[in-house]
Amino acid sequence: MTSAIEGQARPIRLADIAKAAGVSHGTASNVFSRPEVVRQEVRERVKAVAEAMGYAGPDPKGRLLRAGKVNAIGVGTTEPLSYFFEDPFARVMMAGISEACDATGAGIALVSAANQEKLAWNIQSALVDGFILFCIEGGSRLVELTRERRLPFVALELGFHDETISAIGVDNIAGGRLAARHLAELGHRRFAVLSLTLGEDRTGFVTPEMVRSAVYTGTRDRLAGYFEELSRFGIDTAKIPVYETENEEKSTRAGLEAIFAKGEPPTAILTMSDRMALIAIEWLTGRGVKVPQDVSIVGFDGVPDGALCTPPLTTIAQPITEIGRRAARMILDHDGTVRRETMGVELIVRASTGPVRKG
Amino acid sequence: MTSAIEGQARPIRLADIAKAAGVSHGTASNVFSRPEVVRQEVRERVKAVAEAMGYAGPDPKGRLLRAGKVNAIGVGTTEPLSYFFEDPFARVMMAGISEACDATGAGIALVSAANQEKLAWNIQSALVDGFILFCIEGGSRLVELTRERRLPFVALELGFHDETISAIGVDNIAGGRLAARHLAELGHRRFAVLSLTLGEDRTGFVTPEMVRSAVYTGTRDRLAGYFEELSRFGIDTAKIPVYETENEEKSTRAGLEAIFAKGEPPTAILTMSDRMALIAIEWLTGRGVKVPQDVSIVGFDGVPDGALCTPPLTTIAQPITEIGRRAARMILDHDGTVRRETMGVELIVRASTGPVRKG
DNA sequence: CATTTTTATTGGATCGATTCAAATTTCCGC
DNA sequence: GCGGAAATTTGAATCGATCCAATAAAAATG
Repeated sequence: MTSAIEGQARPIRLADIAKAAGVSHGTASNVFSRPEVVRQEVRERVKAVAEAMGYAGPDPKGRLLRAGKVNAIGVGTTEPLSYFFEDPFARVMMAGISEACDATGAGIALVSAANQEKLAWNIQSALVDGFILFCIEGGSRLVELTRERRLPFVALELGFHDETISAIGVDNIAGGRLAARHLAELGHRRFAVLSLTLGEDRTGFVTPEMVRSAVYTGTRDRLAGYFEELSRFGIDTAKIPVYETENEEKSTRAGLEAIFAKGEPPTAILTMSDRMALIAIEWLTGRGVKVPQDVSIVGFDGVPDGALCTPPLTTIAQPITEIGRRAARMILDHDGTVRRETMGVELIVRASTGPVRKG
Repeated sequence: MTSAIEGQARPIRLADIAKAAGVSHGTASNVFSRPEVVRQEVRERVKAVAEAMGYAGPDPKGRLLRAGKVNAIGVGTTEPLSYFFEDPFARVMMAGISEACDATGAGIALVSAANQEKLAWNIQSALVDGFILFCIEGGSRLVELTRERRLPFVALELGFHDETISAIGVDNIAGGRLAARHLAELGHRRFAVLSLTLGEDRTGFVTPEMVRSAVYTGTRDRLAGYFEELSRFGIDTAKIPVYETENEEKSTRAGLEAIFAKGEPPTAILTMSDRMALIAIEWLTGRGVKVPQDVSIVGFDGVPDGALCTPPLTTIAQPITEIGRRAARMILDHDGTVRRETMGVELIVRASTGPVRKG
């Protein structure tokens, strides 16, 4: 058997099989990809030769180039890869994307990189038919890099003034209003806001001008929603402390400390993510502050974890899975048009909010 | 500008740029992939032309074919894609894999399919340099399909007698023994086992012969570990009901019902996954049976959820993240050898086990 | 200024398949 | 046994890049 020796040397190509079986490459190719057009006798002979020579089947690398389509969608983020498996929001979103991909048989390629150079390279060399972008912080760079690939892509956030890119997001103003109204109706009058960032690389208390010139319009809109609704209840929104923070533990805690270091503590906190809300609950509980008896907290997102924590979280739920499904379908049935979809949100009342304490 | 019109018509290739800039395609290629060998003046001219024509950069599809390497590893399973984002065990494993991939800049492609035909196709056409296989049920088919691709791959389970395939798994016998000894030392004498399947497509009570002829050696070894240790305590293992079930809610519940329908109920249940253990706790609690006062439960896996549930789960922890890291590295630094690694496990005592109730 | 050395550029070969119009073979009916 | 339709097979072209030996141009050397 020479096959073993040759097999070691160099992978066998379709052309090798064709030659060995005495047929043209065209026929050899057909044996694998369109067997019905090949005469049975020939088909079996070629297959036997392939088997004997240890042929691994048509190499997708070659097929791909010819076909043009990869049949996979890339999901990009500037977070490390593990983000997709650890972050609750990302996981629910990915489940939605998975569903759409499963239905059409498309694959998923995860694209990410901590440092900027690798990110660029990873986006440039990803073998995909389109991208879905998780735009958290640093999103605009991700968008720019992806735009250069000239493949269809969808941003999972409407927080971009740029109307030329496809995006799916939620009605942030409505969400903000729902949250604020809920608390106001429970009698709360002293608020604080734990906000997501308004632009790149800054945390700390926010001034009204900063809000007006916000780069991330998603954050700005939620704030707008909060303020609009609270004004209706006669609350002076200018006095509400708004602390902008990253969506992680350290800076969220810093925000809480800053807020509670100020004069009169709030009886209700509006947070812009469930993650922050959960961190806040833990922080407060750890200091003996009771949620919701002393302080009510509303989250934003509606991740499953919110239902399981103690106390279960009142939150503004996004249709995360549905957003994922739609994003994937936008790429899979891409028709060249720019689409911007706004999804509705829903107030889910659980136990992290309650009536303001009398007296 | 004709570029807009042409851009619509057909994607621009490197060759188009070369012609337009009046250089050879070799030089044009160098401008993008090895800019340092091209004279600055030429480089800038070519780049300007590329920009003007709306060139998206070298297409990875073409590059790939030449380079041979994809720089991505495929992770395969017979579960739907959402498994990767929803199952706690898979998620921790993926975090480990992600870590290794992040470190080398490799990408991750998720490969799965509910039905067998699509699975075959997805594996055959996945653009990856190697595979990591989640071998739960139906694993052997997955392994066979992957073997045909003749790419390096690692099975995440040693539960295959086949010594010719690389695999990473845990010391199942030791794990079984740790779990059993812990319970026996707490005074338990009446046991039941919720087992993973011993072969394909069967659930229900298991006889000793079935254990001996088990296809899935992982399951068999855990059982062996249980029995070995319990025998040392003078327990008649032949009388212990062993119910084999899928690792999901419905059949696990069926197992519990069958076990508690039998004569004397157990005071301790050995389960082969945390998932099952969690389901068991919920099932028991729902029927007013207290864990661990009435029944003690030990899991297997050591997923994070186990620490968060009520009561927190006593379990045999696998080094899941480390297994993931190693598996990824096996593919990334593949040297053609078959590797089989066995990792140690650890007993983590939490609150789902307690001393047997007196009387 | 001729000659060697260094630096840039060229263009053909290659990666591994698929496609399709044209050529060939087989099959039928008469 | 022949003409024409139907079924197979062929082989060149293509997909979009990279690589590399050969060549040309520029710079350094004597």
